[in-house]
Amino acid sequence: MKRFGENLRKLRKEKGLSLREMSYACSIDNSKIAKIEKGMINITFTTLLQLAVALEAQPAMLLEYEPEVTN
Amino acid sequence: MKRFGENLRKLRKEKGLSLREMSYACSIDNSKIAKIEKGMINITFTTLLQLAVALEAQPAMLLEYEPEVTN
DNA sequence: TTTGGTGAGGTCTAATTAGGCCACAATGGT
DNA sequence: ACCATTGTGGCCTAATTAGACCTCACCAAA
Repeated sequence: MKRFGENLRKLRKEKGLSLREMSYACSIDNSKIAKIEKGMINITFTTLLQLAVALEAQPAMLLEYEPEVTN
Repeated sequence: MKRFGENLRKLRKEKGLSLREMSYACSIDNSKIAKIEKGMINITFTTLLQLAVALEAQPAMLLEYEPEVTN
């Protein structure tokens, strides 16, 4: 979940969006997005889809980060 | 969300699991899984991960169904 | 007929998310 | 110095999920 948040932030940065811009793009409060990126909340399926909309990406892509290790 | 549920069911069937078997494999009540497959509830991120565990699949795979139409 | 497994859906409580708003510190321009 | 932006986190209420348990109809096999 923390990993997910980090990945989300990475994707957002790549798209050059600020939290407030992204907030506008997916109708999710900016403070909430910040919390998600920090891994502070356990988002629901619909929230995941909204985030994907803002990033103009496939929902599955948000989950495609190193599943584990990494090393 | 409904699409997601249908896909979940498909994956479960492919793996030859009954609701109760899957329930045991991911520690989610079988009645809840049934509701998810029916698209009746908006699952959280952690629930999504648990389902992936039971299916021995990457979480992202659960989201890889025809994003839209389908014809 | 009885037993066992399956999908389905109802109920209840506790915990958590959703959603929205606000304030603050830090930063970067201008 | 000033102003705007950004990230962050607190706060609140309403709504929903989580989690657990139970019951039922249905079907198939013994």
